[in-house]
Amino acid sequence: MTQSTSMRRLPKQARGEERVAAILQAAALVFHEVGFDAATTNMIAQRANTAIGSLYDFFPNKETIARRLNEQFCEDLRVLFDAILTDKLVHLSLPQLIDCIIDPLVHYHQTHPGMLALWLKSQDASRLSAIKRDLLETLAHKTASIFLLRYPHCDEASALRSSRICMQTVQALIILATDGAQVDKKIIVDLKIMIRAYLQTLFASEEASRESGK
Amino acid sequence: MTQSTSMRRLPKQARGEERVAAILQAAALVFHEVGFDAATTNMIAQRANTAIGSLYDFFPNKETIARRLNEQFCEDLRVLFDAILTDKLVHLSLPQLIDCIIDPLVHYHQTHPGMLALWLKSQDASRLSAIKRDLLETLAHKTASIFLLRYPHCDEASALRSSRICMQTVQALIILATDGAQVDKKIIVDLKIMIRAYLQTLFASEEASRESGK
Amino acid sequence: MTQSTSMRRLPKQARGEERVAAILQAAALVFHEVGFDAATTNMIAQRANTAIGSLYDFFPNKETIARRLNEQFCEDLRVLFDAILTDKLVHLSLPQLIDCIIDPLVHYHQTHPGMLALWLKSQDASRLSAIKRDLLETLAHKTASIFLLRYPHCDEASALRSSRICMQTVQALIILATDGAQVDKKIIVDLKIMIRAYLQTLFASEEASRESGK
Amino acid sequence: MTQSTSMRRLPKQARGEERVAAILQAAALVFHEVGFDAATTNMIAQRANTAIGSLYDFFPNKETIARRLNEQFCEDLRVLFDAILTDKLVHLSLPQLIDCIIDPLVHYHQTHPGMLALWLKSQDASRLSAIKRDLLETLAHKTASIFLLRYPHCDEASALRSSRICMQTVQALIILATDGAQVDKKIIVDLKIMIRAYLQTLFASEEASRESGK
DNA sequence: AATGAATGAGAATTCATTCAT
DNA sequence: AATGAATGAATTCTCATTCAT
Repeated sequence: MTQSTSMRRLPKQARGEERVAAILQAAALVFHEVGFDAATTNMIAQRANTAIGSLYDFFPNKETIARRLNEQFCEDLRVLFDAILTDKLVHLSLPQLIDCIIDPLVHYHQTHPGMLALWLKSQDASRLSAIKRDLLETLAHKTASIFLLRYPHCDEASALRSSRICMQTVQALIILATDGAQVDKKIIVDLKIMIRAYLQTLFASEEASRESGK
Repeated sequence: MTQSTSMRRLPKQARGEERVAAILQAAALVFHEVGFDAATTNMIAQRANTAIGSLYDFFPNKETIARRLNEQFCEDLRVLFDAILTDKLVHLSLPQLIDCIIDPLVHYHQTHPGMLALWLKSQDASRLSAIKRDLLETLAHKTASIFLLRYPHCDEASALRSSRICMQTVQALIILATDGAQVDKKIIVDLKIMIRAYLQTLFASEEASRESGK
Repeated sequence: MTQSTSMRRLPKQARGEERVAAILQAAALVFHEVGFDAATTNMIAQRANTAIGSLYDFFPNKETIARRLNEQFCEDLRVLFDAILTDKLVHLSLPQLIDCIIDPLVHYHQTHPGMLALWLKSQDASRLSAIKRDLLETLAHKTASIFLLRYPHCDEASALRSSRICMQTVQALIILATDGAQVDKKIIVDLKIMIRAYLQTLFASEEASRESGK
Repeated sequence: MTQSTSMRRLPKQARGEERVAAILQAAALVFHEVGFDAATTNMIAQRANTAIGSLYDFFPNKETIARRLNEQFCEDLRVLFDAILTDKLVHLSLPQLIDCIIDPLVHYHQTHPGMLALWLKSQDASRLSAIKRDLLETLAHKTASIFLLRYPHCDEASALRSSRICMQTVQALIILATDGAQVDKKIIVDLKIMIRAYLQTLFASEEASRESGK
C-alpha cells in the first residue's frame, strides 16, 4: 500500500522496511537542517545508520528520496484530514472549523521537520516544484471538499481555488511563525484571524445564514 | 551609490558598470529559471555574454551575486514604496490602499523575474534565509509605517508584525498566482480580499471611524 | 599509529591503508619532479592510480598531503636516528661519528625523493616554512642530544644551535650533491670535511681530551 | 649593457627604464613576501604603481621577471665582488678574507629582500633551477678566482667545487640566520667559523706556509 | 543484503596573459 | 605608451552514484 513504485526492491523483510523508514526519517531531518540542495546522500545514510550503498539499494537517487518523503507527508496529511474532516465539521462555527484544520497542521509541522524544507525546495523557482504542488494539492483538495459541503452554493472550481489560497497562506505563515526555535503563537493567532476574515468575506451570505440558522 | 563593498574591482569605466548590470540581470534570469542552487556561475556568465573571469572580477562568489541582486531588489522596492507611500494614502479607502500597494508589487515581480527565486532560496530551510529576511523586512517596515499613520492607536510592534504577516502572505500568493506563465488574476483578487478582510478585522474600530468620518 | 587526524576517512580496511600509502608515495614523486606548487592533485592521483575523488577521501587538500608526507619523513628520520644514535657513538672518533650520521641521511634522501622538494617548499620564502622547520628541528634535536653527550661542557642552547647549523648545511649540500641524476660523491666528502672541521673548532678542547684519552 | 634581450621593447625613454626598475623592485618585494609561485603579476604591477598591461609591455611573462631580477642580482654581486676581490685580499688572514666576503653578502641579502625567494624557487625541485644555478655560479666563480690566487697549488676544478660548496653553505645559513625578522648574529659567527675551518682543512699546508711567511 | 571504497563528471574559483581604447 | 577590462585554460575540490567484496 505504502509501497511506491519508485522503490527499487520491495523490502520483503521487515529489516528492509525499517531501513527505508530510517532513511526517510534521516532525510527529513537533514533536509530540515541544511535544505535539500545542501543535503548529501552520505549525510542521510550516516544519519540513518546505514551504508550509503544500502541507501541506493532502496532509492535510485536523491530526488526520489525527497519524492518518497513527500508522498509520505501527503499520505499522512490525507489520513490526518480524513480523521478531521467528518460530518460534524459542518456544524461548527467558522473559528472552530479553522482551529480544527490549522492546529493539527501546525502540530504536524512541528513534529515532522523536513516538510517545510520540501515545501521550499525550489528546483525550478518560478513555477512551483512538483513536490510542493503535490503537498499543496493534497491539502487543497481536502479542504475544498469541506467548503463544498459547508457552502452549497459554491462551485467546485472556486472552492478549490480558495482552498489553495488558504493552504498556501497557511504554509507561508507557518514558515514565518516557525522561523525562530519556537512557534510564534501570535502569528498563528493572526493567521487564523486572516483565514476567518477571508472566508467570511467570501462566503458572507452563507455564513450569515448559518449564524442565524443556529 | 548602489556600489557595494563586496565588489572586487570597482568599475571605473562605464563599461564596468554595464558589465555588472548585465551579470546581475543574467543572474536574475538564471535564478528564476533553475533556482539559486542549480544555477552555475558559468551559466550566469554565459547569459551575460561575459567571460567567467569577468564575473569574478566583480563578484567574489555566487553567494555575493545573490546578495547584490537582493540589495538591488530591496533598493528598488524602497524607491518604489517611497513613491507610493505618500500622505495621500491616509485618505484612501482600505481597498484603494491595498491596490496601491499590491498592484505595483505584482508588477515588479512580473518585470523582475529573479526575485521569487531569492525569496525561495532556502539556505537553511527551517529558518528564513538572510536574503529572504532582508526582502521581507524591507517591505514590512515600509508598510508598517503606513499602518502607524493610518491607525494611530496601533503600537509599533504589532504594526510591524501585521506588516510581516501581510507581506509574507502577499509574496506567497504572488508565487501561487505566478505559477503559470501568466499571472492568475483571480488569485490576486482574492489576495486583496484576504488582506482587506484581515486588516478590517484587526483595525475594526479605527476603520469604522474612518468610514463614518467621511 | 602513523594515522593523522587530518585524514578524512579513516581507512578501515587494508585497501584504504594501501591507497593512502600509494597517494603519499605518488605525491613524493610528483613533488620531487615538479615541486610542490606546480604539482596538481590530479597528477598525484593519476600517479597513484587512483581517482581524484579517492585522494580527497583521505586528504582534505594538497597542503595536507605535503604535511602528512613530511610527518612520515620526520617519523622515518626519528626511527633512523634512534637506531643510529646509541651509546656506542660516544666512543667513536669524530670522522666516524659524522659518517654514522651523514651516510644514512644521504641514503635516505636517495631512496625518498620527495623530501628535498618539501625542504625547498617556500610558502613564505623569507621565513622557513612550517614543514621545513619540522624536518630541521626533528634532525637538529636528535643530533643535539649527541653533542650534549659527547661534549658535556656544552650548554643545551648552543648544542641545539650548532645542530641546526650542521643540519641546514647537510641538507643544503645534499641538495647540491644530488643536483644531477647521481650523487656527487666529492661533495659529500667535502661536506664531511666541513662538518668535522666545524665541530673540531667548536669543541676543540673537548675533542683534544678525547683524543688523548684514547 | 644592463639591457637584456628578454626585454620586449627597449625603453628608449627614461620613463621606460624607471618603469622597468620599479617593476623589478616590486617583484623582489612580492617574491620576498609570498614566494615566486604565490606572487601574482597583478600584485607586482600594483606594487610598482603600474598597469598590468605595462608590465607585459616590458616583460613577456612572469618567469622572465624572475630571470631579469636574478640577472640583476647576479650583476650586482659581480660588481660587488669585483670591488672586494682585489689583489690586497691575497695578503689578508683567512678570517679577514672570510669577513670580506660574507659580510657584504649578508648585507646585500638584507637590503635586497627578494633574492632568497629566488634562491629557494624550486620549479624543479630535484635539480637546482636555472635561476638558483646562475646565482650560485656567479658567486662561485668569483670566489674560485680568489682561491686560485691564494692557493696556487689548487687546480681549477676543485677550486670551483669548493667555492660552490662554500657559497651554497653561506646561502643556506643566511636563510637560517634570516629566518626571524632580524639577522641572528650568532649563526653568522658560526657560519664564518665553519667556512674558515673548512678552508683551513682543505688548504692546510698552503695556509700554514702563509702564516709562517708573514 | 550490506558495506564502504572507488569513481569521475561537474562546479567554483584563480590568474597569466591579451587587447581594445 | 599606458591602461585596465576581458579572456578562458587550468586547478582545486565535492558529491551523486557505482561496484567489488
